[in-house]
Amino acid sequence: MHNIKDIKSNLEVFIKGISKRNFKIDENLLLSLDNKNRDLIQKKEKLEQEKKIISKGGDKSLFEKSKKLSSEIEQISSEQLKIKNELDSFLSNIPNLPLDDVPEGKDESHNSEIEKKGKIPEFKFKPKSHSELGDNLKMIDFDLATKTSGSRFVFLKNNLALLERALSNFMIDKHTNENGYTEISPPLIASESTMYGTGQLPKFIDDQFELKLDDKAEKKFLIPTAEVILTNIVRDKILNINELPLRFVASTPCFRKEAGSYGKDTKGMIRQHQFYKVELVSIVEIENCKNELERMTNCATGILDALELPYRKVVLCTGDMGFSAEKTYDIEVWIPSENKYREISSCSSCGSFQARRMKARYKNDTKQTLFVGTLNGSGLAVGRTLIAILENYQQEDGTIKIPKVLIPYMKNLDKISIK
RNA sequence: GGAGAGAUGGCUGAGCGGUUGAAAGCACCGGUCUUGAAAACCGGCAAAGGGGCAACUCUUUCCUGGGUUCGAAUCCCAGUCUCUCCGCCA
Repeated sequence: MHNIKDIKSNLEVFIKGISKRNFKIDENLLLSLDNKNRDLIQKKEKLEQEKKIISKGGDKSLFEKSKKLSSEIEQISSEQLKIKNELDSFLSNIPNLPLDDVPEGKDESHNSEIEKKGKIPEFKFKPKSHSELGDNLKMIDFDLATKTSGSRFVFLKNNLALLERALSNFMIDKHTNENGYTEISPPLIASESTMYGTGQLPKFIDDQFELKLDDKAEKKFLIPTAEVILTNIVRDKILNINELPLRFVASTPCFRKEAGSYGKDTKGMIRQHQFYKVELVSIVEIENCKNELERMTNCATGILDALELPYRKVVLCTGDMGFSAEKTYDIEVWIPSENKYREISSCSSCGSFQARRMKARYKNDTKQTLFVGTLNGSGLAVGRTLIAILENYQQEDGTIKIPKVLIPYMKNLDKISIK
């Protein structure tokens, strides 16, 4: 969420910035809401002061007047609150401003590739898709998932279930041992205010699985990504500067409705309602966001390097970035059956955008209270990594070679084959 | 599920109708002392919002939302969360 003061102090730059994201605001409405708000605050405070003086003075003859003041204050307050809410909902629906070095563009076609790594495998045969491979191995079962749960779910069985678990473990070990992240096993259900903090709400409620509890209780949601929970660890906190940076990693299932993507990626397990993802979250001093984003992205690509999977790194253009992001790198892994790269990780710096929503702050050297910077990235999406391994490591006989680094995590198997 | 207890600043914790934005301790920061450090002593130390070029000043905030009162951290109601005991159960 943006700060109205910052917006006003440089309105033109702000409007230009968000217009890069194809976002327009009614600036007159915004300014008039702000004016009304401040006007009402001043009126209210004047009356409050008057009232305070009376009640401290103890002059009984003025008590009647004080009563009158109370009702006036109440009236102005409720009016002010209404305006304030309007203002807040206006502001909380505006996306983050892109950093200057983010390429401008409308959609994903304007993203720009900045690095390509790894050798694309050459097959002497026509490479099969992961679903075909898994089906042949009898280790992927979509029909069964349809029966038990519906579309966009999957059963992994046997050594592919093991592979999924191995991947999670391998990634977490690497991030904790080599990259300085602290492992977290978080709740998979988030409260409404938590979802608001990272920007999933109010705008993207349709993408979330909402849980039906008691009618009275606060709404709860299945997390769409561990980012939500991990980032909210610092909500409503004022951290000491020497506690930063904080780096968290968690492997969790993620739940997404994928509303609006009907008919897209319906085959295979590219796009599921539920999938495992190893998530990285960093909480840093605000001026360190840029460096941390590079660092985090390298942690993510480090996994692909270790797994010897070919990938490319892309910087998202202004039109393709997520709501809360100021800059995003996507990492795309090579998918042989589709003959193209597919997203396997997305690393974003959110600057202080989420921190303002969450009231996550720190005191710097000069005792100033500042909003922290938050970053999140997948390190990596486990389901898609599994797909990439199946397809890139497939052999002509339908077996799957296991990447060297994973063998210890796979009961020392060096390939997956029908028993 | 049954019975109790509680929620106060970065933390611990006092206050239970007015001079309390809130004692005290710890932590933290500055100073004195010291060759240096520690100890001791002195001083400082909440956040958000409004007004002001600024010095500064005003308002709000003691879990949340209502209520009583001229006045609420303190009383009443509802909710959320935490803890203890009993029951049940991965």
